[in-house]
Amino acid sequence: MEWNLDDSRSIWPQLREQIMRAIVAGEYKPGDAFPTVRDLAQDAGVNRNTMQRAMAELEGDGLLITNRTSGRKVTDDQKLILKIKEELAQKNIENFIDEMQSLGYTAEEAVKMAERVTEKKGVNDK
Amino acid sequence: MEWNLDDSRSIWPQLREQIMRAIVAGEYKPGDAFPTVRDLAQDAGVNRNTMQRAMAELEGDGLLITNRTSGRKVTDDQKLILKIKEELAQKNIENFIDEMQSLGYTAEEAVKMAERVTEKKGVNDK
Amino acid sequence: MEWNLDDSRSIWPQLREQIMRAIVAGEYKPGDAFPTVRDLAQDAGVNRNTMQRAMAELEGDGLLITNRTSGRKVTDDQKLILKIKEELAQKNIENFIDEMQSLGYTAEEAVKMAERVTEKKGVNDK
Amino acid sequence: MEWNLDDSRSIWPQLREQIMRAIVAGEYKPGDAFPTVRDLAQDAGVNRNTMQRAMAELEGDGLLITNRTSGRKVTDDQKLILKIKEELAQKNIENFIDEMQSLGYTAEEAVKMAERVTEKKGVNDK
DNA sequence: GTGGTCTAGACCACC
DNA sequence: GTGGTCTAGACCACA
Repeated sequence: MEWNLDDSRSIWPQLREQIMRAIVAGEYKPGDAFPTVRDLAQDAGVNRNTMQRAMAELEGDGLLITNRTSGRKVTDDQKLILKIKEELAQKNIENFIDEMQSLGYTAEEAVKMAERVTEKKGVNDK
Repeated sequence: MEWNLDDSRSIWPQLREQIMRAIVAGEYKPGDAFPTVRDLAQDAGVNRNTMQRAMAELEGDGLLITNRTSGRKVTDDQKLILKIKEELAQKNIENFIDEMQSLGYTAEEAVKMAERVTEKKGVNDK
Repeated sequence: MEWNLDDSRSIWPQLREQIMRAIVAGEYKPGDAFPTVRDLAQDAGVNRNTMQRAMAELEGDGLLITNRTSGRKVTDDQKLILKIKEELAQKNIENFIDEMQSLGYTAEEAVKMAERVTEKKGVNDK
Repeated sequence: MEWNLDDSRSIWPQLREQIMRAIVAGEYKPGDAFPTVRDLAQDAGVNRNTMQRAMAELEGDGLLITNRTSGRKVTDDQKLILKIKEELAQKNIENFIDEMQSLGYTAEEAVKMAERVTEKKGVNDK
């Protein structure tokens, strides 16, 4: 997993968001075993406690299930995963349009500009 | 001006961003006189030092000009304003698409979903 | 037997308490043969060592007797069972009243509220 | 405030519960300023981080309001406080009756025994 | 001074 | 080995 941490915000919410995205994107499948806190922490280059905090939040979100002795797994609840995915998408879209409007564009302009960008650059690779 | 501050990040960059957006959106016109730090700080509910920091950054960006005798004003450089506006728009768009991709959508899907949202809800009002 | 285990405390004391309650409630009769550690552990979904620890404590309490040849049985000492039952009841009552007082109720109010609950809901079934 | 910590459970939930009880019992009034994390931690004899965790949970419960620079205060929402108080009382009562039933008493017997205890000992002092 | 976060290192219970 | 917790000590942003 690729980590992308921004010094200007707290780390644990960023870990939470990025893991959440990885799960809803299917990078970790429903029911799959999940890496240990220690491993993830090392991978992300953060302290174990920091990663632990993110995992605890994700458990609160219902995305991870903890078995105190045998590790964690991704929830089996595919409906929940889909629901969260759609909520995140919705928020992203609204946020995008809001920000474009705050720059002085209309929603239609914003969408058209995004369209042009995807067409030109073929941003869908990667 | 409407302030929207998030406790989980430093305040001054948020002030800077929001004022920057207000300028490029034309809420403050090129050459216009700018409110005092004192007034803005009170309006935003932040400490004067914090607002001062944001203003200093905006001067560094070239958007605000301090005139020792007559206070602050918005730059006359319309080209600069336009350039910043387009850069911000570009960043917003790329950021939007990146995040949608991290959720598992393609860039095309992302744009289509945004299109649908603007059509349905008539989000173009403000 | 129904097990009700709470991850946030050590497991063996909970096993001990719940078996103890089952014995004083008469679910296991004085002198009766007792299930094997293996079976109980499987039933409760815990490790055998954990259940073993609970059994050892219950022997220390005098409630269980190990007979090298014939396995474990519940004690014949009905007086002991009754004494423990009354002690547990006493502790429960005191604990209940203490907690209600810590919420700001008097002991009388606490009892009255409990009375109302039992009357309304007919909680005496099980 | 009197702290009563039990080694066999995690500390932070106990801190949370005890502070919660103090608030619903009116020991801290709605709208009142709340002691600093540092002071409370020292008073309870725990690390600042541990107390911080408890405070964060209480903020999540809506009982405490945090102002990042000027400290915390108890919520003004008296209805919320009352609601939580009643929920806690309800849980206490149900828990009490459940435990008495698990010992082999009926709900009525449980209530009567509690009644007798309060009458005899005048437990309402303290 | 306030709250918030992060790290490093330790210990625990369970398997 | 796993997850969970606690401590001690440090740093940051804000007022």
